[in-house]
Parts: sequence; C-alpha cells; structure tokens
Amino acid sequence: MTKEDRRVKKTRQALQEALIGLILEKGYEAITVQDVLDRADVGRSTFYAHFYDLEDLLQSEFEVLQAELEHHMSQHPSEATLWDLSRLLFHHAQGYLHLYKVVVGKTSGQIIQSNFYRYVSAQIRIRLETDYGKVTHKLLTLDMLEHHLVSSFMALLRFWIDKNLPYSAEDMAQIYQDLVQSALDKACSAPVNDGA
Amino acid sequence: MTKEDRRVKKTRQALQEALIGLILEKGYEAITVQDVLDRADVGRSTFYAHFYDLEDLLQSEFEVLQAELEHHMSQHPSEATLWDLSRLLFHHAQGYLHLYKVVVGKTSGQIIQSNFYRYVSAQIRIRLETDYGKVTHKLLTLDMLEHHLVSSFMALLRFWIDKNLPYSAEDMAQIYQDLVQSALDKACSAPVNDGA
Amino acid sequence: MTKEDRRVKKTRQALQEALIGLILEKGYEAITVQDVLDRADVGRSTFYAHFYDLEDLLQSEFEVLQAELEHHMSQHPSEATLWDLSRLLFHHAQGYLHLYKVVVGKTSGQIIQSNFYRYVSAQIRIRLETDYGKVTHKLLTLDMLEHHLVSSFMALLRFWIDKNLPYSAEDMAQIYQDLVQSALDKACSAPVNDGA
Amino acid sequence: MTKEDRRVKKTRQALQEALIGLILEKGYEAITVQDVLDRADVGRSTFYAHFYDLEDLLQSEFEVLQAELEHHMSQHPSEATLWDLSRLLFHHAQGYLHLYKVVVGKTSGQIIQSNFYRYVSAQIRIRLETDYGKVTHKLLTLDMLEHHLVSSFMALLRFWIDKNLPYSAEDMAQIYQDLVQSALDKACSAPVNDGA
DNA sequence: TCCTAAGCGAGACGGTACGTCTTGTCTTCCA
DNA sequence: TGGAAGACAAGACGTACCGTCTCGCTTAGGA
Repeated sequence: MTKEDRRVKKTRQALQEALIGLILEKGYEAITVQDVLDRADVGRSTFYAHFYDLEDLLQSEFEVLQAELEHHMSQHPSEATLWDLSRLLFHHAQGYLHLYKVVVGKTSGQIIQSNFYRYVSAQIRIRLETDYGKVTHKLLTLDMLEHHLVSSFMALLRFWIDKNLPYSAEDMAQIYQDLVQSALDKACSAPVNDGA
Repeated sequence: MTKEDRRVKKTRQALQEALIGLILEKGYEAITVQDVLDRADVGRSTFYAHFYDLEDLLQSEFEVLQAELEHHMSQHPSEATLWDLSRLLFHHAQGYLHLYKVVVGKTSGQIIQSNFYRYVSAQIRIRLETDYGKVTHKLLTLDMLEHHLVSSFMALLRFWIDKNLPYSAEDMAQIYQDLVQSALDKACSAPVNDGA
Repeated sequence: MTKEDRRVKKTRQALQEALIGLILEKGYEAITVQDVLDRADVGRSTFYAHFYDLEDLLQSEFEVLQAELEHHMSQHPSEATLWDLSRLLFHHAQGYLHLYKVVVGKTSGQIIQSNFYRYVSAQIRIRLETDYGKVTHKLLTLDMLEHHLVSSFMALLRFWIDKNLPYSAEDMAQIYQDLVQSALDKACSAPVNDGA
Repeated sequence: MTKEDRRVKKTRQALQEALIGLILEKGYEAITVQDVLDRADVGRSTFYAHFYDLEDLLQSEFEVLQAELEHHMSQHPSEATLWDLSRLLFHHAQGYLHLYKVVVGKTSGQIIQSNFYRYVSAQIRIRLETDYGKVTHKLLTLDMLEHHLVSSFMALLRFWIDKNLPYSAEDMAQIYQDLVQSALDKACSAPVNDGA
C-alpha cells in the first residue's frame, strides 16, 4: 500500500499548496472549490474524497503547521518559560512565513485562527501554571489573564506577519515581553521564574 | 415627504432589527438574505433598494452603535484620558449589550469587527497623542503600541460580552488599566496624565 | 397576475422548444440539462423551478401534443369508429410532424412513448367497447386484442414518421385497417359497426 | 492457457449474471457499473477489460440468448414456416424466462430490444421470402408488412412475458397466427404455404 | 377630489457555487 | 503476467443563494 499512499499524499499536498497560494493571492473568503481544483489540477470528486470542505482543507493546513511546530519544539528543548515559547514561535514564523500568513495573516479564515488561538492558549496555560503562582489580583481571573496573554501575542504576531517581518524575531520576543510582563507580575503572587 | 421618509426609516429599522435577532440566534455567517426578508417581512427588491449587501446592512448596524456612542460621549464631556474612554465604552456596552454582541461578540462578522476596531483605534490614538509624549522605547513603535492597546481592549471587551457581563463596567475598566498601563509607561517618555 | 403568467409561459415554452430541437438533433438520451439551458437561454434554477427533471420537461411535451390533439378532435366530431380515430391521428401527425417525432420517433425517450401508448390505448378501448361486442375468441382476451391494436398502430405510425411521411395520411389509415381489421373480426362476436 | 480461459469465462459469466439479476430487480435504466461490480465481486478495471460498456455487457446477454436459440433451432429442424418459427420462439421463451425478461421484458433496455428486433426481423424475412409470393397489396410494402409482423410478435411476446406466461406457448403461437395471418393473406398474392 | 409618483411585496429570472454521483482511465499490487 | 483494487479527472446532476428585474398594489401630497 506504500505506493498508493504516496499517490494519496501527493494529491493532498497539491490541494494544500494550491489553497496556500490562493489564500496569499485573494484571501480565504474569496476562494472557490473550483479555484483550488484548477490550480491543483485535481478532479472535483477527488477533492471531496479527501476533504469534507474547503474549511476542512484549511484545517489540514493548520495541522501541517502544528506538526512542523512540534518538530521544531522537540529540537529546542529548553522552552521552559513563556518568553522562551514566544521567542520560539516568532522564530518559527520567520522560517515558515507563508504558512503563518495562511494561519494568522489578515487573509486567513476565522476557523484556522481559532485553531491557532486554542493551540497557543494551551501552550501558554501550561507555562503559566508551571512558572507562576496563584493569581492574586483582586479582580483579574486566570482565564482573563490567559486571554490577554494569548490575544496580545497573536495581535503582535499578526501585525508582524502582515507587515512582512519588519523586525527580527528576537526583537519581537522582547517587545512582547515588555508589553505584557508587568501585567503578569501585577496579577500573580510569586513569579517563580521570570526568564528575563 | 415626511410620511414617506418615516416609512423608509421603518423598513430600514425592521431590517436592522431582524438582522440583530438573527445574529444573536445563529451567528452572522449562517444568515441568508432570505432569512432577513422573512423575519422583517420585507420584499426582496426592497432590501436591495436600501442596502447593497448583507454586509452593508451589517455595517449600518455599526453606524447605529456609533451614533449612540457619539450621543453618549457628548453627555459625558470629560473623557479626556484613555482610561476614561475605556470606562465609558464598558459602560456603554452594558447599556447596549445586544448591539455590542452583534458588533464584537463571537457570532458577529469580520467586517463589523474591523469597523469597530478602526473606530476604537482612532479614539485611542487621539488620547495617546494628547496625553503621552513620544514613544521612547528602543524597539516599540507607536503603531505597535496602539495595536496592542486596541487589541487588548477589544479582547477584554469581547471576553466580557461573550460571558454576558459577569463583572461591573468599573471593574473591567480597572482590569484594562492594570493590564496595559505599565506597557504604556514603559514605552513612552513622559506620561503627561495617568488618570488613575 | 396575467403578465406574470405570460412570463412564466414564455419560459416554459422556450424550454420545451429547446428540448424539441435538441431531440431532433441528437436524440433524447444524449441531452444534458445544460444543453437545454444554453439553447433556451434560461438559468439553471429557473429550469428546476418549472420542471422536476429532464423527463418532466419531456412529459410536458406530451401534454402539449395531447392538448393540440384534444382541440383537433373537438373540431372533427364524428370520430365514432376506431378507423376514424386512426385516420385522425395520422392526419394530426402530418400537421405536427416535429412534435410527433419527439413523442414517438426513434430519437424520443421511453417515458413519453409510454405516455402516448397509454393515451392511444385509452382512446382505442373506448371505441372497442362502443363499436364491438364481446370478445368471443377462445384464447384471445380483450387486453391482448387491445395491446395488439395499439402496438400495431404505434409501430405503423413510428415507421411512417421516422421515414418522414412517405405516404399520405389517408393511405396510412387504410393500411392500418387492412392490417388489423380481420383480427378484430375474428376476435369479436358481432361487429356493431365496421366503418369501412 | 485453458485455466486462464476458464477464469476469464467465469468472470464474464459472473458479470452477465449480476446484470441479469439487477435488471430483474431494478430495471436496466437504474443500474450502475458499480452495482454490477459489487454483485459480481469484480474490480472496476476488470469490468472494462472485458466489456466496453454497460451496454456492451447487455449486448453480450443477447448473444447468450441467441446462442441458446441457435442450439434450440438446430434440434427442431422443421421450422419451415413463419408459424413454426413463432411457436419455437414462444417455447424457447418459456424455457428461458429470465433471459427473455432481460431481453424483451419491460425492465430491459432499448438496445437489447433493438438487437432482438433485428434478429427476429431477419428470421421472419427469410420465412416471408420463402413461403409467400410478391406483395400485391396496392399500398403495403414488404418493409411495412415485415415491420408489422415483427412488431406484433414482439408486442405479444412481451405481453406474455411481463405477465409471467399466463398461457401455454402453443396458445400464444395460435393467437399470433390468428392476429396476423389474414393481414398476410390480404397483402400477398399466392400463399405458398399457410402452416395452419 | 382625483392623480401621479414613490415605496413596497411578491416572486420570476440568470447566474454561480456547492456537494454528490457516475463514468472510463490509469497505476499499483499481488498471486 | 494478468486480474483485482481503487485513486483519479471529468463532468452532469439537483440545490441553495445571490442580485436584478418586472409587476401590481397601496398610499400620500400636490393638482
């Protein structure tokens, strides 16, 4: 079944790459199934044999990114802190600009952004629970703090990507830290580790 | 022409209210022109006589909110600082929850969110230029700072609204200030006014 | 509502005529909905608003023929006998050759032929019951006799039409009578009326 | 190659029998290549290796019947006259009801009916030329007479088969003769042989 | 008071995209 | 080496919306 599988993989990749190209050109909202078929040179029924939807194809794009990211992470083992995580993500985005444009750029779709949000959110929560103590702020909850950290990160990342990386990844990581660290300090009792 | 005009206004309002109801029920993406026509009891051609699009109708919803907001602002004259602005917006959202759900809630559309973003962005930039000096941070630009302030505000507002206002508007304003003020201090040379 | 109705009628006719033309050119089996739409200059959804199917459109063609025929019959009141009926049908086919080619010609579809069969069958049965007595043949049933009369008539009509009317309608009527009359006489007890 | 050949034959038969079963169940028009593959438990490419088409497979069904028929005929050598031929066909149909249902029944396809029509037509023409003299009728041509004889025979046969053989083959042969003999007498000059 | 223009509902229409289905070809695997 | 398995391109199908349009009805403001 190896050869068959390879054929299948080739078709799936053709479709994924066609979608990426089209998103960069016209934005996700404007894309038609037929557009993808034409560019990937794939039959209509084949498309629906592999993906439920255009959305499904888009989701699969995120899975590609996620796989790349996991691989990347496994090679940089010391991403202990939140700041390490953010630095790693900025660096990764630099290496896979096209993929990140598709996932978080201004031409991408809602669904894939939510996926990425959820992913980053989970990663951040882990760091938060590991490195910081209880939230002691009289109003702020952990959920709100996390929401703020993720939203700020994504806003910054998106800003950077939409402008085609005008600064270095290191700078962006530093900026992110400068923007949110004091909020973090203010919210939590005892920063176990501040990574600065 | 007064009577005629009143009739026109009535039709427009029927359409706007129908859309609001539908957005709250099924989310903007799932709505069909026909859905709106059925609920508003309006003919197809009439709809297209008043609005170019569903998007156009949605935009008009934002204009309603904007008008309300301008009115609200004119009655609370001292919204000099950024924090005053945020407090005012949280209070306003409390009074017009449905409208805000449509504009920034999780079931709203992309376009109207961008509209609101642009609006808040402009308001914030004014406060920023008035109350703070130059951005002296070695990396951060004014654009990025503004982007951060607006994104954080909208993320917080949206969080609050999607959860049906679990805290008071005052608390939210305080939380917002706690989350972003130090970033602001860190970025700018001489805070002319901190409004705390 | 008259104007609306006229518009609807026009659309239906455009579709019916397009189908007729296409059947004469390529035969029913080879026709695509899109072919019909292109020729009639009608939108896809409009087609499906009027007809369930290509078959449904084809059926409607038969109804047109039937209506024409009823009109024709009402003007030739004395079609008392079977032979009068056959003569009238041959004459009618002569006047509406295209329609008959579509309905019984070799390029037509199964369904419409069955429709025509049923129609002729009903007409013949009436004449049979009116003009002839009981079937007294020791083996033959009324059903079989009727089936024979209708099949023979349709075979002859189809032969004539597919060859583009090489003989006069009168001749055809005479031939039909010569082919089947003695079978009829043999089958039935007392021919009340023989119309010869 | 004998083993190979046997395998090939087995595959062909599996396909033919699958088609017969399906025609009896749902009628030829409703059948899909996939239906046949599933029932015959045969791969798609295998099907197309053996037959050009579904129609081609159907045609092959007729060839089976024709072969059976030739065999049957060779064992009943004296089918000199038209009436002998018809009697032999009715008897044969009785023995191979399923096959005849597929070939001339109401659920069969157009093409196979034409094939059978052509076959019977050729057989009848031979008898006609052998046993009868010139056509002397002032209007009727030999073609028309033949067309009538064949159509009448097939109509009768089909009637009998669709009703699951309610009468004996002998009766049917007698009925056929009663229905068409006088037409034949009327058309031709000198009946050499009337087989009654 | 009439009457003429506008707002409106109803809905037919051409068009585009969808997701499904079937066909016939082609490539790969396996016995 | 040839049959089985099944991925694939092609394209028709029937459905769902869209935005345009034509049509009469109602109603209001000016004659």
